[in-house]
Amino acid sequence: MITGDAEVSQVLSALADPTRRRILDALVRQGGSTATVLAEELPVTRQAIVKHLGVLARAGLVVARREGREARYSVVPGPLDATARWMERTASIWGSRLAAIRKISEATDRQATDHGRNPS
Amino acid sequence: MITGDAEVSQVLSALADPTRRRILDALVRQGGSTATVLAEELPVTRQAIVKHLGVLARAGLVVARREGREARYSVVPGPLDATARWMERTASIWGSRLAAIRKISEATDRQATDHGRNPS
DNA sequence: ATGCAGTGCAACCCTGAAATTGCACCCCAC
DNA sequence: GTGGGGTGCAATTTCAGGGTTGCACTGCAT
Repeated sequence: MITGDAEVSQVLSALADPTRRRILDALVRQGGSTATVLAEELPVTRQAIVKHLGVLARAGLVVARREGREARYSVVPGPLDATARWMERTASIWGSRLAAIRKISEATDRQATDHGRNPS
Repeated sequence: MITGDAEVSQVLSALADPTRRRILDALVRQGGSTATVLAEELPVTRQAIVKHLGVLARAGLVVARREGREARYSVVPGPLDATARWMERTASIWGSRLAAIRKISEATDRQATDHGRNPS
């Protein structure tokens, strides 16, 4: 079943946005950061960052933790890893499926072009 | 660099849509198909299918080939495989990065809480 | 207690994506 | 050549997503 559940869907659409990928990148480099700091580095408003972090959090790629008056966000590697494995599995299925199809169509071609003996 | 180039971006956003994943699934199962046939199986119009196929084609996940009066679409496994590897690589980077961060923060904690000898 | 940094919430544009409908075009079959 | 199955193109509608601005709230520091 390639139509993975909503989890995969959320991770994929979260990762599909370039700004969100940059946020994750900065987040990993800095080992966790806040929306305000990220807004200084990226070409968007803090509010935009906050929204993106919300999306990433709903996808499980990020967790928020209050520290005093600031909200520190950190990356959670789990979902990305799981999605990577799902992709790998899917790619493998495609591969074998396509190989099988190729063999069938080869056989069909052989039959259609009437190699071997001729019928009746 | 987690901010992969536009190719990764296209594959991810193409894969982010559930309908598109179902199309790819059906396409693999049937070993190539046409928009009209897919429209019978999926709960959307043929035109919607065509548009989705266009997106998938731009992402390189699918190729179209005319056969007489019909347009047959087939899956191309390459981009998915490449994206899977990119994800794997990224996950690995995250892993090592986060491990390093953890070590640093442990060291910082040790220093902050003043274990070991006391300074001055 | 007051000032200010850091967040959170809400309302608001605007673009683009998903889907539908309608019609014109091409190609095989008869 | 004529009919119908299969595509392709175009206009339209709807709606979620990315982005901004403005303001109210919380909490450390002086």
